[in-house]
Amino acid sequence: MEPDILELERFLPYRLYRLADTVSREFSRIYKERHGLTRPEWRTLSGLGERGTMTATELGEQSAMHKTKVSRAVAELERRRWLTRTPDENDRRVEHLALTKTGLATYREMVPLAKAFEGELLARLSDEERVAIVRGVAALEGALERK
Amino acid sequence: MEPDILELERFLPYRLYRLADTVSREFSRIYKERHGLTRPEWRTLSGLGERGTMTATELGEQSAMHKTKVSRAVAELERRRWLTRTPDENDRRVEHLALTKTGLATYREMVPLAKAFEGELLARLSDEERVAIVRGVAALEGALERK
DNA sequence: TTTCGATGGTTACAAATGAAACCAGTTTGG
DNA sequence: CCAAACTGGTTTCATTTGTAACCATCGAAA
Repeated sequence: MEPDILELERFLPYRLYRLADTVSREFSRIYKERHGLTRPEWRTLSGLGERGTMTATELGEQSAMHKTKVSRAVAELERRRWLTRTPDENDRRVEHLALTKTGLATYREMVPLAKAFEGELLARLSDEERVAIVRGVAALEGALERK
Repeated sequence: MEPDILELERFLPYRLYRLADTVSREFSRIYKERHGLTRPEWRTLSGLGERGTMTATELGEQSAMHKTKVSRAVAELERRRWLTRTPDENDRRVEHLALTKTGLATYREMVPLAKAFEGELLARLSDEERVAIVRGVAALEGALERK
């Protein structure tokens, strides 16, 4: 364990990134192959499916996306007629976004697939390992938030 | 807990990605601000600093990068004269990469910063939480490998 | 009210990325 | 020996991304 050497394999930021990248890449096949969605588009669909109605800003907060990603994802889903925008009564800068029937149908089709994916991933771990990853992730999330 | 709803906040692929993204973004400030490096460039520097000499293919495996990323990162570090290529004796397709004195000096400068970053992140967790994240990440890595 | 700083959201531009084609050079099988 | 398949690595092209500038609109303060 040389002090002046960094072992990438043990370096947490690297391991986290590689892990997330691998998982996300595999999962993305589900929405990419089936519907040609990008990740921001999937998150938009997912966020609106879950919450019903949100503004672009709220969507960005809920799904950790930069406003430009949100803007472009929303534009594309609108083009597909999977969502609609309704202008806010009081503030004309704001639009309320909601899924259309078609968008909602797609969302409903994806949810079980997403859950199955997560389930199969976790199924490969032991009970203690499952507890560990969930606990550890939550702890890091907390640490970063209150930073 | 509606069965036909996916809660993004609890969905492991999303949480992992967001976590890795946040951590990686913060860490990247260290090498971006100091030396204007991209992530692939940083990983190349780090990989060669750790191992001494590698081919581009080995580097890609060690640091989980697509070959095009490796190619471009190597080209840039070579341009800065932080690494050199030595043609292989037996196989003329292969080049052995190694850091120059300057490259190595930069690497040595970065190592303590990287370790400090990781240390400060982990320091915000309790002992059990630290164990949990390390254990959980290792478990998921294993699960994905043997898939 | 007018002005000025924030805020919601879009757009323009440059840089980073991924897929696939590509160019050696190398190995294998006939 | 030679063609075909393969491998290490680079390049091209289209897509995605991030930053910053931008265009409304809004709210607060003068």
